Amino acid sequence: MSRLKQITEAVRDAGSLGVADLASLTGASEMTIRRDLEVLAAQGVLERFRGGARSLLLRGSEPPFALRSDDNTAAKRRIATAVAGLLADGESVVLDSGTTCLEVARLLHDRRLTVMPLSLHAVNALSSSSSLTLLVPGGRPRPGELALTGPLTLASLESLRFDTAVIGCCGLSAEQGMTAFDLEDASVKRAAIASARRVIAAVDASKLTRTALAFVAPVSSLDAVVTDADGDEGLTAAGVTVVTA
Amino acid sequence: MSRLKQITEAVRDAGSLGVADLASLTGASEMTIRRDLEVLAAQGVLERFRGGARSLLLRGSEPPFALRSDDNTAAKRRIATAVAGLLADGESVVLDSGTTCLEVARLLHDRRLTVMPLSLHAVNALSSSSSLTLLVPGGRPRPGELALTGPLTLASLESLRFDTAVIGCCGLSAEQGMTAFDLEDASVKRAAIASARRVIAAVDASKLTRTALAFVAPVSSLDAVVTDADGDEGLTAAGVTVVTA
DNA sequence: AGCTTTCAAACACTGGATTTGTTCGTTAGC
DNA sequence: GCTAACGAACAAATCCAGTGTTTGAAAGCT
Repeated sequence: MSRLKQITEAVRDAGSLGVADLASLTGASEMTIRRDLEVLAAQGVLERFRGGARSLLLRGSEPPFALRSDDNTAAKRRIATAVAGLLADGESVVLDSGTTCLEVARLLHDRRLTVMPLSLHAVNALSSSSSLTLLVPGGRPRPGELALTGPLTLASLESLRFDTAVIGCCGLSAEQGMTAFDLEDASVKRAAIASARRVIAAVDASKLTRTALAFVAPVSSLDAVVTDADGDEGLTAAGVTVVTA
Repeated sequence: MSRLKQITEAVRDAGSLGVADLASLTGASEMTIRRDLEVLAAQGVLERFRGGARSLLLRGSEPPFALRSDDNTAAKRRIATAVAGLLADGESVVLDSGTTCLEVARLLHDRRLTVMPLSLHAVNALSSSSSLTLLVPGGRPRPGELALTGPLTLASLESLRFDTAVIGCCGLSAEQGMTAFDLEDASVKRAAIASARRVIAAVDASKLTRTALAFVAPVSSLDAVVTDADGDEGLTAAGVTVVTA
Protein backbone atom coordinates (compact mmCIF):
# COMPACT_ATOMS: atom_id res chain seq x y z
CA MET A 1 0.00 0.00 0.00
CA SER A 2 1.31 3.40 -0.90
CA ARG A 3 2.32 5.74 1.85
CA LEU A 4 -0.24 8.29 0.69
CA LYS A 5 -3.07 5.85 1.10
CA GLN A 6 -1.70 4.71 4.44
CA ILE A 7 -1.72 8.30 5.64
CA THR A 8 -5.18 8.93 4.26
CA GLU A 9 -6.66 5.98 6.06
CA ALA A 10 -4.84 6.59 9.31
CA VAL A 11 -6.04 10.17 9.38
CA ARG A 12 -9.56 9.19 8.39
CA ASP A 13 -9.77 6.55 11.12
CA ALA A 14 -8.33 8.80 13.79
CA GLY A 15 -10.10 11.94 12.66
CA SER A 16 -6.85 13.81 12.98
CA LEU A 17 -3.21 12.90 13.55
CA GLY A 18 0.13 14.59 14.21
CA VAL A 19 3.03 14.66 11.82
CA ALA A 20 5.23 12.74 14.25
CA ASP A 21 2.62 9.99 14.60
CA LEU A 22 2.44 9.58 10.85
CA ALA A 23 6.22 9.57 10.56
CA SER A 24 6.61 6.75 13.03
CA LEU A 25 3.67 4.91 11.51
CA THR A 26 5.07 4.96 8.00
CA GLY A 27 8.77 4.96 8.79
CA ALA A 28 9.30 8.06 6.66
CA SER A 29 10.85 11.30 7.84
CA GLU A 30 8.70 14.14 9.09
CA MET A 31 9.64 16.27 6.12
CA THR A 32 8.34 13.59 3.79
CA ILE A 33 5.13 13.41 5.79
CA ARG A 34 4.70 17.16 5.46
CA ARG A 35 5.15 16.94 1.73
CA ASP A 36 2.63 14.10 1.59
CA LEU A 37 0.14 16.08 3.63
CA GLU A 38 0.57 18.94 1.21
CA VAL A 39 -0.39 16.82 -1.78
CA LEU A 40 -3.27 15.21 0.06
CA ALA A 41 -4.54 18.61 1.12
CA ALA A 42 -4.38 19.70 -2.52
CA GLN A 43 -6.53 16.68 -3.37
CA GLY A 44 -9.04 17.70 -0.77
CA VAL A 45 -8.48 14.55 1.26
CA LEU A 46 -7.54 16.34 4.43
CA GLU A 47 -6.94 19.70 5.99
CA ARG A 48 -3.63 20.70 7.50
CA PHE A 49 -3.16 22.39 10.82
CA ARG A 50 -0.01 23.20 12.65
CA GLY A 51 1.40 19.89 13.86
CA GLY A 52 -0.77 17.57 11.85
CA ALA A 53 -3.86 17.16 9.71
CA ARG A 54 -7.53 16.26 10.03
CA SER A 55 -9.51 14.20 7.62
CA LEU A 56 -12.02 15.76 5.27
CA LEU A 57 -13.41 12.51 3.96
CA LEU A 58 -17.05 12.18 4.77
CA ARG A 59 -18.61 8.83 5.04
CA GLY A 60 -20.82 9.59 2.06
CA SER A 61 -18.08 10.75 -0.31
CA GLU A 62 -15.63 8.59 -2.11
CA PRO A 63 -11.85 8.85 -1.80
CA PRO A 64 -10.18 10.73 -4.66
CA PHE A 65 -9.32 9.05 -7.89
CA ALA A 66 -5.57 8.94 -7.37
CA LEU A 67 -6.04 6.85 -4.26
CA ARG A 68 -8.60 4.48 -5.68
CA SER A 69 -6.76 3.85 -8.90
CA ASP A 70 -4.42 1.15 -7.72
CA ASP A 71 -6.88 -0.38 -5.37
CA ASN A 72 -7.92 -3.90 -6.07
CA THR A 73 -6.44 -3.85 -9.54
CA ALA A 74 -6.68 -7.61 -9.91
CA ALA A 75 -10.46 -7.63 -9.56
CA LYS A 76 -10.83 -4.58 -11.77
CA ARG A 77 -8.74 -6.13 -14.48
CA ARG A 78 -10.76 -9.32 -14.40
CA ILE A 79 -14.00 -7.40 -14.65
CA ALA A 80 -12.57 -5.26 -17.43
CA THR A 81 -11.47 -8.30 -19.39
CA ALA A 82 -14.95 -9.77 -19.20
CA VAL A 83 -16.52 -6.48 -20.29
CA ALA A 84 -14.12 -6.17 -23.21
CA GLY A 85 -15.13 -9.67 -24.21
CA LEU A 86 -18.75 -8.60 -24.49
CA LEU A 87 -17.93 -5.94 -27.08
CA ALA A 88 -17.88 -6.88 -30.73
CA ASP A 89 -15.59 -5.26 -33.27
CA GLY A 90 -17.19 -2.36 -35.07
CA GLU A 91 -19.46 -1.43 -32.19
CA SER A 92 -19.82 2.08 -30.88
CA VAL A 93 -19.38 2.29 -27.13
CA VAL A 94 -19.82 4.97 -24.53
CA LEU A 95 -17.51 4.32 -21.59
CA ASP A 96 -18.21 5.73 -18.16
CA SER A 97 -15.71 7.34 -15.80
CA GLY A 98 -14.19 5.60 -12.82
CA THR A 99 -11.28 3.31 -12.19
CA THR A 100 -12.94 0.12 -13.37
CA CYS A 101 -13.97 1.64 -16.66
CA LEU A 102 -10.47 3.06 -17.08
CA GLU A 103 -9.24 -0.50 -16.91
CA VAL A 104 -11.70 -1.37 -19.66
CA ALA A 105 -10.39 1.52 -21.73
CA ARG A 106 -6.86 0.16 -21.52
CA LEU A 107 -8.02 -3.14 -22.93
CA LEU A 108 -9.76 -1.45 -25.84
CA HIS A 109 -6.66 0.35 -27.06
CA ASP A 110 -6.03 -1.95 -30.00
CA ARG A 111 -9.59 -2.93 -30.78
CA ARG A 112 -11.58 -1.73 -33.77
CA LEU A 113 -14.36 0.22 -32.13
CA THR A 114 -15.83 3.67 -31.85
CA VAL A 115 -15.40 4.77 -28.25
CA MET A 116 -16.54 7.82 -26.37
CA PRO A 117 -15.08 7.85 -22.86
CA LEU A 118 -16.66 10.05 -20.22
CA SER A 119 -13.43 10.73 -18.41
CA LEU A 120 -10.22 12.37 -19.54
CA HIS A 121 -8.21 9.57 -17.95
CA ALA A 122 -9.74 7.15 -20.41
CA VAL A 123 -9.38 9.65 -23.25
CA ASN A 124 -5.67 9.81 -22.52
CA ALA A 125 -5.40 6.05 -22.36
CA LEU A 126 -6.95 5.80 -25.80
CA SER A 127 -5.69 8.87 -27.59
CA SER A 128 -2.65 7.10 -29.02
CA SER A 129 -4.67 4.32 -30.59
CA SER A 130 -4.69 4.21 -34.34
CA SER A 131 -7.17 1.37 -34.60
CA LEU A 132 -10.18 2.90 -32.92
CA THR A 133 -12.29 5.95 -33.56
CA LEU A 134 -12.13 8.09 -30.47
CA LEU A 135 -14.85 10.57 -29.67
CA VAL A 136 -14.44 13.10 -26.90
CA PRO A 137 -17.56 14.46 -25.28
CA GLY A 138 -17.59 18.07 -24.24
CA GLY A 139 -17.89 19.06 -20.63
CA ARG A 140 -16.26 20.26 -17.47
CA PRO A 141 -13.78 17.79 -16.03
CA ARG A 142 -14.26 17.29 -12.32
CA PRO A 143 -10.91 17.83 -10.56
CA GLY A 144 -8.95 14.66 -9.93
CA GLU A 145 -11.60 12.36 -11.25
CA LEU A 146 -11.49 14.11 -14.63
CA ALA A 147 -15.00 12.87 -15.29
CA LEU A 148 -16.75 15.08 -17.79
CA THR A 149 -20.01 16.58 -16.62
CA GLY A 150 -22.39 19.40 -17.29
CA PRO A 151 -24.57 20.58 -20.13
CA LEU A 152 -21.89 20.13 -22.79
CA THR A 153 -21.53 16.50 -21.83
CA LEU A 154 -25.26 15.93 -21.82
CA ALA A 155 -25.57 17.65 -25.20
CA SER A 156 -22.84 15.45 -26.67
CA LEU A 157 -24.56 12.33 -25.42
CA GLU A 158 -27.95 13.42 -26.61
CA SER A 159 -26.69 13.97 -30.12
CA LEU A 160 -25.33 10.44 -30.45
CA ARG A 161 -26.60 6.86 -30.36
CA PHE A 162 -24.36 4.05 -29.21
CA ASP A 163 -24.58 0.30 -29.49
CA THR A 164 -23.40 -0.21 -25.94
CA ALA A 165 -22.89 1.77 -22.76
CA VAL A 166 -20.40 0.51 -20.20
CA ILE A 167 -21.28 2.08 -16.88
CA GLY A 168 -19.54 2.00 -13.53
CA CYS A 169 -21.20 3.10 -10.34
CA CYS A 170 -20.87 3.40 -6.63
CA GLY A 171 -23.83 1.32 -5.58
CA LEU A 172 -26.06 -1.24 -7.25
CA SER A 173 -28.86 -3.33 -5.85
CA ALA A 174 -32.15 -4.78 -7.07
CA GLU A 175 -34.17 -2.58 -4.76
CA GLN A 176 -32.27 0.71 -4.90
CA GLY A 177 -31.13 0.42 -8.50
CA MET A 178 -27.90 2.05 -9.60
CA THR A 179 -26.61 4.93 -7.49
CA ALA A 180 -23.65 7.32 -7.65
CA PHE A 181 -21.90 9.65 -5.22
CA ASP A 182 -22.03 12.71 -7.41
CA LEU A 183 -25.24 14.29 -8.66
CA GLU A 184 -23.72 15.60 -11.86
CA ASP A 185 -22.19 12.24 -12.56
CA ALA A 186 -25.53 10.61 -12.07
CA SER A 187 -27.16 12.69 -14.75
CA VAL A 188 -24.32 11.97 -17.16
CA LYS A 189 -24.66 8.25 -16.50
CA ARG A 190 -28.37 8.54 -17.08
CA ALA A 191 -27.80 10.27 -20.40
CA ALA A 192 -25.26 7.64 -21.40
CA ILE A 193 -27.71 4.89 -20.61
CA ALA A 194 -30.41 6.66 -22.59
CA SER A 195 -28.16 6.98 -25.61
CA ALA A 196 -27.28 3.29 -25.84
CA ARG A 197 -29.17 0.26 -27.03
CA ARG A 198 -27.41 -2.09 -24.65
CA VAL A 199 -26.20 -1.25 -21.14
CA ILE A 200 -23.48 -3.13 -19.30
CA ALA A 201 -22.66 -2.29 -15.70
CA ALA A 202 -19.10 -2.97 -14.56
CA VAL A 203 -19.17 -3.20 -10.81
CA ASP A 204 -16.93 -4.86 -8.27
CA ALA A 205 -18.69 -6.93 -5.66
CA SER A 206 -18.20 -4.42 -2.86
CA LYS A 207 -20.61 -2.05 -4.60
CA LEU A 208 -23.41 -4.60 -4.65
CA THR A 209 -24.13 -4.07 -0.99
CA ARG A 210 -23.84 -0.32 -1.09
CA THR A 211 -26.13 2.55 -1.95
CA ALA A 212 -24.96 6.08 -2.70
CA LEU A 213 -26.77 9.39 -2.69
CA ALA A 214 -27.70 9.97 -6.28
CA PHE A 215 -30.13 7.66 -8.03
CA VAL A 216 -29.12 6.84 -11.60
CA ALA A 217 -31.46 4.21 -12.97
CA PRO A 218 -33.39 1.12 -11.97
CA VAL A 219 -31.78 -2.24 -12.61
CA SER A 220 -34.40 -2.83 -15.27
CA SER A 221 -32.49 -0.46 -17.57
CA LEU A 222 -29.45 -2.72 -17.41
CA ASP A 223 -28.87 -5.58 -19.78
CA ALA A 224 -25.91 -7.13 -18.02
CA VAL A 225 -23.90 -6.70 -14.84
CA VAL A 226 -20.27 -7.82 -14.81
CA THR A 227 -18.87 -8.36 -11.35
CA ASP A 228 -15.93 -10.14 -9.76
CA ALA A 229 -17.32 -12.42 -7.09
CA ASP A 230 -20.50 -14.32 -6.60
CA GLY A 231 -22.94 -11.97 -5.00
CA ASP A 232 -26.06 -11.91 -7.08
CA GLU A 233 -28.08 -9.91 -4.55
CA GLY A 234 -31.31 -10.55 -6.34
CA LEU A 235 -30.18 -9.09 -9.66
CA THR A 236 -30.89 -12.22 -11.64
CA ALA A 237 -34.36 -12.33 -10.18
CA ALA A 238 -34.82 -8.77 -11.41
CA GLY A 239 -34.16 -9.91 -14.94
CA VAL A 240 -30.51 -8.86 -15.34
CA THR A 241 -27.84 -11.13 -16.78
CA VAL A 242 -25.07 -11.39 -14.20
CA VAL A 243 -21.60 -12.22 -15.52
CA THR A 244 -19.05 -13.28 -12.92
CA ALA A 245 -15.53 -12.61 -14.13
CA MET B 1 18.31 18.97 -33.01
CA SER B 2 16.78 15.76 -31.81
CA ARG B 3 17.76 12.55 -33.48
CA LEU B 4 14.16 11.89 -34.47
CA LYS B 5 13.96 15.12 -36.34
CA GLN B 6 17.35 14.50 -37.91
CA ILE B 7 16.14 11.14 -39.18
CA THR B 8 12.86 12.60 -40.40
CA GLU B 9 14.60 15.24 -42.44
CA ALA B 10 17.27 12.97 -43.81
CA VAL B 11 14.68 10.45 -44.96
CA ARG B 12 12.46 13.17 -46.36
CA ASP B 13 15.32 14.70 -48.34
CA ALA B 14 16.59 11.38 -49.65
CA GLY B 15 13.18 9.84 -50.24
CA SER B 16 14.37 6.70 -48.53
CA LEU B 17 17.41 5.66 -46.53
CA GLY B 18 18.95 2.51 -45.03
CA VAL B 19 19.29 1.81 -41.33
CA ALA B 20 23.08 1.74 -41.59
CA ASP B 21 23.16 5.14 -43.30
CA LEU B 22 21.06 6.66 -40.55
CA ALA B 23 23.21 5.04 -37.88
CA SER B 24 26.38 6.54 -39.26
CA LEU B 25 24.67 9.87 -39.85
CA THR B 26 23.44 10.18 -36.30
CA GLY B 27 26.17 8.28 -34.51
CA ALA B 28 23.60 6.06 -32.82
CA SER B 29 23.54 2.28 -32.96
CA GLU B 30 21.45 0.49 -35.56
CA MET B 31 19.17 -0.85 -32.87
CA THR B 32 18.41 2.67 -31.74
CA ILE B 33 17.72 3.68 -35.32
CA ARG B 34 15.29 0.81 -35.69
CA ARG B 35 13.50 1.87 -32.55
CA ASP B 36 13.36 5.43 -33.83
CA LEU B 37 11.98 4.30 -37.17
CA GLU B 38 9.31 2.38 -35.29
CA VAL B 39 8.08 5.46 -33.47
CA LEU B 40 8.25 7.60 -36.59
CA ALA B 41 6.32 5.00 -38.52
CA ALA B 42 3.68 5.01 -35.78
CA GLN B 43 3.43 8.77 -36.21
CA GLY B 44 2.92 8.37 -39.90
CA VAL B 45 6.11 10.19 -40.78
CA LEU B 46 7.61 7.34 -42.75
CA GLU B 47 7.11 3.78 -43.82
CA ARG B 48 9.49 1.02 -42.91
CA PHE B 49 10.84 -1.61 -45.24
CA ARG B 50 13.45 -4.24 -44.67
CA GLY B 51 16.75 -2.44 -44.34
CA GLY B 52 15.44 1.12 -44.10
CA ALA B 53 12.51 3.47 -44.42
CA ARG B 54 10.92 5.78 -46.95
CA SER B 55 9.39 9.14 -46.24
CA LEU B 56 5.66 9.72 -46.21
CA LEU B 57 5.80 13.48 -45.71
CA LEU B 58 4.27 15.46 -48.51
CA ARG B 59 5.42 18.95 -49.14
CA GLY B 60 1.99 20.38 -48.35
CA SER B 61 1.55 18.69 -45.00
CA GLU B 62 3.12 19.73 -41.76
CA PRO B 63 5.46 17.57 -39.71
CA PRO B 64 3.74 15.81 -36.80
CA PHE B 65 3.19 17.48 -33.49
CA ALA B 66 5.82 15.58 -31.56
CA LEU B 67 8.51 16.88 -33.90
CA ARG B 68 7.36 20.46 -33.91
CA SER B 69 6.84 20.70 -30.19
CA ASP B 70 10.39 21.48 -29.17
CA ASP B 71 11.16 23.53 -32.20
CA ASN B 72 11.97 27.11 -31.54
CA THR B 73 10.72 26.97 -27.97
CA ALA B 74 12.33 30.27 -27.06
CA ALA B 75 10.30 32.21 -29.61
CA LYS B 76 7.14 30.32 -28.75
CA ARG B 77 7.55 31.04 -25.10
CA ARG B 78 8.06 34.72 -25.73
CA ILE B 79 4.97 34.88 -27.89
CA ALA B 80 3.01 32.92 -25.31
CA THR B 81 4.07 35.25 -22.52
CA ALA B 82 2.88 38.24 -24.50
CA VAL B 83 -0.43 36.57 -25.28
CA ALA B 84 -0.95 35.65 -21.64
CA GLY B 85 -0.33 39.27 -20.77
CA LEU B 86 -3.20 40.35 -23.00
CA LEU B 87 -5.69 38.24 -21.05
CA ALA B 88 -7.38 39.71 -18.03
CA ASP B 89 -8.43 37.70 -15.02
CA GLY B 90 -12.02 36.52 -15.18
CA GLU B 91 -12.09 36.35 -18.97
CA SER B 92 -13.34 33.36 -20.89
CA VAL B 93 -10.91 32.20 -23.52
CA VAL B 94 -11.00 29.69 -26.33
CA LEU B 95 -7.50 28.42 -27.05
CA ASP B 96 -6.57 26.93 -30.37
CA SER B 97 -4.50 23.81 -30.99
CA GLY B 98 -0.86 23.84 -32.01
CA THR B 99 2.46 24.11 -30.26
CA THR B 100 2.44 27.86 -29.73
CA CYS B 101 -0.98 27.80 -28.12
CA LEU B 102 0.11 24.88 -25.97
CA GLU B 103 2.80 27.15 -24.64
CA VAL B 104 0.12 29.71 -23.84
CA ALA B 105 -1.88 27.04 -22.03
CA ARG B 106 1.07 26.27 -19.76
CA LEU B 107 1.25 29.89 -18.74
CA LEU B 108 -2.45 29.99 -17.90
CA HIS B 109 -2.29 27.13 -15.43
CA ASP B 110 -2.51 29.28 -12.32
CA ARG B 111 -4.60 32.11 -13.70
CA ARG B 112 -8.23 32.76 -12.87
CA LEU B 113 -9.90 32.29 -16.21
CA THR B 114 -12.40 30.15 -18.01
CA VAL B 115 -10.54 28.29 -20.74
CA MET B 116 -11.68 25.99 -23.47
CA PRO B 117 -8.69 24.48 -25.29
CA LEU B 118 -9.18 22.97 -28.70
CA SER B 119 -6.50 20.34 -28.26
CA LEU B 120 -6.14 17.54 -25.76
CA HIS B 121 -2.51 18.47 -25.20
CA ALA B 122 -3.65 21.77 -23.76
CA VAL B 123 -6.46 20.09 -21.86
CA ASN B 124 -3.90 17.87 -20.18
CA ALA B 125 -1.67 20.81 -19.40
CA LEU B 126 -4.56 22.51 -17.65
CA SER B 127 -6.53 19.67 -16.12
CA SER B 128 -4.68 19.82 -12.82
CA SER B 129 -5.37 23.49 -12.30
CA SER B 130 -7.62 24.36 -9.42
CA SER B 131 -7.76 28.07 -10.15
CA LEU B 132 -9.31 28.04 -13.58
CA THR B 133 -12.55 26.76 -14.99
CA LEU B 134 -11.69 24.28 -17.69
CA LEU B 135 -14.14 23.48 -20.45
CA VAL B 136 -13.53 20.62 -22.82
CA PRO B 137 -15.11 20.79 -26.24
CA GLY B 138 -16.37 17.61 -27.78
CA GLY B 139 -14.89 16.23 -30.95
CA ARG B 140 -12.61 13.74 -32.61
CA PRO B 141 -8.97 14.20 -31.70
CA ARG B 142 -6.73 14.11 -34.74
CA PRO B 143 -3.96 11.54 -34.15
CA GLY B 144 -0.74 13.04 -32.81
CA GLU B 145 -1.93 16.59 -32.95
CA LEU B 146 -4.83 15.77 -30.64
CA ALA B 147 -6.66 18.76 -32.04
CA LEU B 148 -10.39 18.35 -31.62
CA THR B 149 -12.40 18.58 -34.81
CA GLY B 150 -15.69 17.61 -36.31
CA PRO B 151 -19.35 18.37 -35.69
CA LEU B 152 -19.14 17.89 -31.94
CA THR B 153 -16.44 20.51 -31.72
CA LEU B 154 -18.35 22.92 -33.89
CA ALA B 155 -21.49 22.35 -31.84
CA SER B 156 -19.60 23.03 -28.61
CA LEU B 157 -18.23 26.27 -29.99
CA GLU B 158 -21.55 27.38 -31.37
CA SER B 159 -23.22 26.97 -28.01
CA LEU B 160 -20.75 29.26 -26.23
CA ARG B 161 -19.58 32.88 -26.38
CA PHE B 162 -16.07 33.79 -25.32
CA ASP B 163 -14.39 37.05 -24.49
CA THR B 164 -11.27 36.15 -26.40
CA ALA B 165 -10.07 33.58 -28.91
CA VAL B 166 -6.37 32.80 -29.11
CA ILE B 167 -5.69 31.29 -32.50
CA GLY B 168 -2.59 29.75 -33.99
CA CYS B 169 -2.20 29.07 -37.67
CA CYS B 170 0.13 27.89 -40.37
CA GLY B 171 0.09 30.95 -42.56
CA LEU B 172 -0.90 34.57 -42.16
CA SER B 173 -0.62 37.49 -44.52
CA ALA B 174 -2.54 40.65 -45.29
CA GLU B 175 -3.49 39.40 -48.75
CA GLN B 176 -4.17 35.71 -48.14
CA GLY B 177 -5.54 36.10 -44.62
CA MET B 178 -5.16 33.30 -42.12
CA THR B 179 -4.62 29.80 -43.53
CA ALA B 180 -4.22 26.31 -42.07
CA PHE B 181 -2.94 22.96 -43.33
CA ASP B 182 -5.97 20.97 -42.33
CA LEU B 183 -9.46 21.60 -43.64
CA GLU B 184 -11.18 20.38 -40.52
CA ASP B 185 -8.92 22.49 -38.38
CA ALA B 186 -9.75 25.49 -40.47
CA SER B 187 -13.46 25.17 -39.83
CA VAL B 188 -12.85 24.77 -36.11
CA LYS B 189 -10.71 27.89 -36.08
CA ARG B 190 -13.41 29.71 -37.96
CA ALA B 191 -16.01 28.65 -35.41
CA ALA B 192 -13.73 29.69 -32.56
CA ILE B 193 -13.26 33.11 -34.13
CA ALA B 194 -16.99 33.47 -34.60
CA SER B 195 -17.67 32.63 -30.97
CA ALA B 196 -15.34 35.26 -29.53
CA ARG B 197 -15.61 39.00 -29.17
CA ARG B 198 -11.88 39.55 -29.48
CA VAL B 199 -9.46 37.51 -31.58
CA ILE B 200 -5.72 37.26 -30.95
CA ALA B 201 -3.50 35.40 -33.40
CA ALA B 202 -0.33 33.87 -31.95
CA VAL B 203 2.04 33.31 -34.82
CA ASP B 204 5.80 33.00 -35.07
CA ALA B 205 7.43 35.10 -37.73
CA SER B 206 8.11 32.19 -40.10
CA LYS B 207 4.35 31.87 -40.68
CA LEU B 208 4.01 35.44 -41.85
CA THR B 209 5.52 34.62 -45.20
CA ARG B 210 3.67 31.38 -45.69
CA THR B 211 0.28 30.37 -47.01
CA ALA B 212 -1.33 27.00 -46.41
CA LEU B 213 -4.13 25.20 -48.17
CA ALA B 214 -7.19 25.97 -46.11
CA PHE B 215 -8.46 29.51 -45.80
CA VAL B 216 -9.62 30.38 -42.30
CA ALA B 217 -10.47 34.06 -42.15
CA PRO B 218 -9.37 37.43 -43.49
CA VAL B 219 -7.04 39.50 -41.34
CA SER B 220 -9.90 41.90 -40.79
CA SER B 221 -11.42 39.41 -38.33
CA LEU B 222 -8.33 39.65 -36.14
CA ASP B 223 -7.93 42.19 -33.40
CA ALA B 224 -4.29 41.56 -32.64
CA VAL B 225 -1.38 39.51 -33.93
CA VAL B 226 1.38 38.51 -31.52
CA THR B 227 4.60 37.52 -33.21
CA ASP B 228 8.25 37.14 -32.29
CA ALA B 229 10.27 39.21 -34.72
CA ASP B 230 9.71 42.32 -36.70
CA GLY B 231 7.98 41.33 -39.86
CA ASP B 232 4.82 43.32 -40.18
CA GLU B 233 4.11 42.24 -43.74
CA GLY B 234 1.42 44.81 -44.21
CA LEU B 235 -0.67 43.69 -41.28
CA THR B 236 -0.65 47.07 -39.58
CA ALA B 237 -1.76 48.67 -42.81
CA ALA B 238 -4.65 46.22 -42.86
CA GLY B 239 -5.82 47.55 -39.51
CA VAL B 240 -4.47 44.87 -37.18
CA THR B 241 -2.58 45.61 -33.99
CA VAL B 242 0.78 43.86 -34.22
CA VAL B 243 2.47 43.00 -30.94
CA THR B 244 6.12 42.01 -31.15
CA ALA B 245 7.12 39.86 -28.19
C1' DA C 1 18.52 -25.77 -49.36
C1' DG C 2 22.21 -22.84 -47.62
C1' DC C 3 24.01 -18.36 -46.84
C1' DT C 4 23.76 -13.54 -45.51
C1' DT C 5 21.51 -9.69 -43.81
C1' DT C 6 18.12 -7.64 -41.02
C1' DC C 7 15.30 -7.73 -37.20
C1' DA C 8 13.73 -7.64 -32.41
C1' DA C 9 13.65 -9.66 -27.73
C1' DA C 10 16.40 -9.74 -23.52
C1' DC C 11 19.62 -7.94 -20.66
C1' DA C 12 22.97 -4.47 -18.80
C1' DC C 13 24.39 0.24 -18.47
C1' DT C 14 23.96 5.18 -17.97
C1' DG C 15 22.50 9.88 -17.14
C1' DG C 16 18.80 12.60 -15.72
C1' DA C 17 14.81 13.25 -13.07
C1' DT C 18 12.18 12.31 -9.11
C1' DT C 19 11.89 11.22 -4.29
C1' DT C 20 13.63 11.29 0.24
C1' DG C 21 16.40 12.90 4.07
C1' DT C 22 18.96 16.65 6.60
C1' DT C 23 20.10 21.12 7.97
C1' DC C 24 18.92 25.54 9.28
C1' DG C 25 16.75 30.01 9.34
C1' DT C 26 11.92 31.64 9.81
C1' DT C 27 7.30 31.67 11.64
C1' DA C 28 3.18 30.52 14.30
C1' DG C 29 1.17 29.83 18.61
C1' DC C 30 1.52 29.63 23.54
C1' DG D 1 10.01 35.63 24.52
C1' DC D 2 10.14 30.83 24.03
C1' DT D 3 9.37 26.55 21.85
C1' DA D 4 7.79 23.61 18.45
C1' DA D 5 6.65 23.28 13.75
C1' DC D 6 7.41 24.62 9.28
C1' DG D 7 9.46 24.88 4.70
C1' DA D 8 13.37 26.38 1.68
C1' DA D 9 17.71 24.64 0.13
C1' DC D 10 20.94 21.39 -0.48
C1' DA D 11 22.64 16.39 -0.53
C1' DA D 12 21.84 11.53 -1.00
C1' DA D 13 19.37 7.85 -2.74
C1' DT D 14 16.24 5.85 -5.93
C1' DC D 15 13.91 5.21 -10.01
C1' DC D 16 13.18 5.27 -14.92
C1' DA D 17 13.60 6.14 -19.83
C1' DG D 18 16.79 5.75 -23.36
C1' DT D 19 20.70 3.42 -25.29
C1' DG D 20 23.93 -0.22 -26.51
C1' DT D 21 25.14 -5.22 -26.90
C1' DT D 22 24.28 -9.78 -27.54
C1' DT D 23 21.87 -13.42 -29.60
C1' DG D 24 18.46 -16.36 -31.75
C1' DA D 25 14.93 -16.00 -35.26
C1' DA D 26 13.15 -14.47 -39.65
C1' DA D 27 13.49 -12.72 -44.28
C1' DG D 28 15.44 -12.45 -48.62
C1' DC D 29 18.76 -13.92 -52.01
C1' DT D 30 21.43 -17.26 -54.94
